[in-house]
Amino acid sequence: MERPADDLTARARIRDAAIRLFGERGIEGASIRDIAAEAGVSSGLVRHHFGSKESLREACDRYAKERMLQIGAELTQDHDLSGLDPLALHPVAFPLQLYIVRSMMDGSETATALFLEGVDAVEEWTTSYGINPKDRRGYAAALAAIKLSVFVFRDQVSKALGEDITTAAGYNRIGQALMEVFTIPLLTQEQVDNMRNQEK
Amino acid sequence: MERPADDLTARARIRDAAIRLFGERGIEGASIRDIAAEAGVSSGLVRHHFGSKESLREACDRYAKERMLQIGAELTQDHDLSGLDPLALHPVAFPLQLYIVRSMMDGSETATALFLEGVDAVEEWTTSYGINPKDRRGYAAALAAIKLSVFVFRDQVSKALGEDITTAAGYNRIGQALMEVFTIPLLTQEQVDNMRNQEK
DNA sequence: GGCTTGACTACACGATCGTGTAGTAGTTTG
DNA sequence: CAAACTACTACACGATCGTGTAGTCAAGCC
Repeated sequence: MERPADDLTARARIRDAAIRLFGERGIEGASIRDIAAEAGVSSGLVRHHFGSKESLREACDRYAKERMLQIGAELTQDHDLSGLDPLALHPVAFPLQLYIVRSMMDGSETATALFLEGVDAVEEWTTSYGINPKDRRGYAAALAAIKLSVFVFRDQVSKALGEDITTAAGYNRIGQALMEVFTIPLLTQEQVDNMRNQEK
Repeated sequence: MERPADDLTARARIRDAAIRLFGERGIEGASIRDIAAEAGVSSGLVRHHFGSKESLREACDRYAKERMLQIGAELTQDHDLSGLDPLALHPVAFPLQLYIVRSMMDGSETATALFLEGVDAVEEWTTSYGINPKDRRGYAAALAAIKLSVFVFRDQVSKALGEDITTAAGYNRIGQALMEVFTIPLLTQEQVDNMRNQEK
């Protein structure tokens, strides 16, 4: 695929613009003409390079997935809590995360596959760290969804905090808060069991 | 506003269809013609009753908010853990939640206000339950986002579990799993502090 | 009876969308 | 040098969108 050295070409600019606009406005909300304007090219060139809007989306999916795995690999070298540290560093990852989340919601197979791989990773992580929930798969799926939640509701969270979480400062703040959720047990296992029986 | 007795009118059917389609496909993804067809009326009638698509959306916002608060009030009578029990019962609430989440993501003020009210509620709840995070506001915002995350990623979670979480059974399963996240501390406060220093 | 009013439909409008076609400029290749 | 190829633009197409207009039909009121 493209090497980083080629990353100033029109094709790369179009792809980056697509990831940014798709992520912000959703797939349907960003037109090819918008993307072309954002990239500073004609709309025909988008078609020339990517064929169709759907193909452009698939190309963005592949690129975003590749980059995220790349960034994830870098993080695991630095930290040992990578499975739980979704918000660590790398502001580069933010637009990628936004795009992937949007792509998931619009039913992309590649993005969904990335989610499933994340669930698998969390599942293995719980095993190796001696965490034994009653429903390990469900637990892993819930954690995977939680990891992405602040990206989805970035505007709402920013408004609640009075601080833009897309900036480095706000990014760290909500990241810390999310970590804190995992440090304070809010319920005992007994309470959960009671609730389960109650609902049945 | 409308009483439940009037709820079989064409106006109510349009509103329900709009909430369902908006929730599933997003605001831009559901056209007025689609909604009209789903409600079994002409597209002109949608305009007759609601004026414009934006007005229809606002009407849906108001109705969904009202209904959710209503359902929330009923839940607090039955349970005492309502602040943490987003998935309890009421399958009626599911399409409403989906709609509200979509409306939030598309920048609705009413839906965002509902989120902020939720953050306030969680914040008060932590205080009264003696939970004292370092960043109470951030903690509450993170919890509020988490509460909604499984709705956003319902398709992905369902695929990961091999079980449709829009059904009662899957609904309960992921709900229990989400509860378990709050019972098992994954990190110590010390670890979080170390991470914070490391990132600064 | 006539007359208003509200629910409802059919149809046409301009705008915007994704896509298709034709063509230009510059580089490469034989 | 000519042919071929690539990057790129301009423009036109059909479809679909939200919206506007005109009109039908039935119920209620004078």
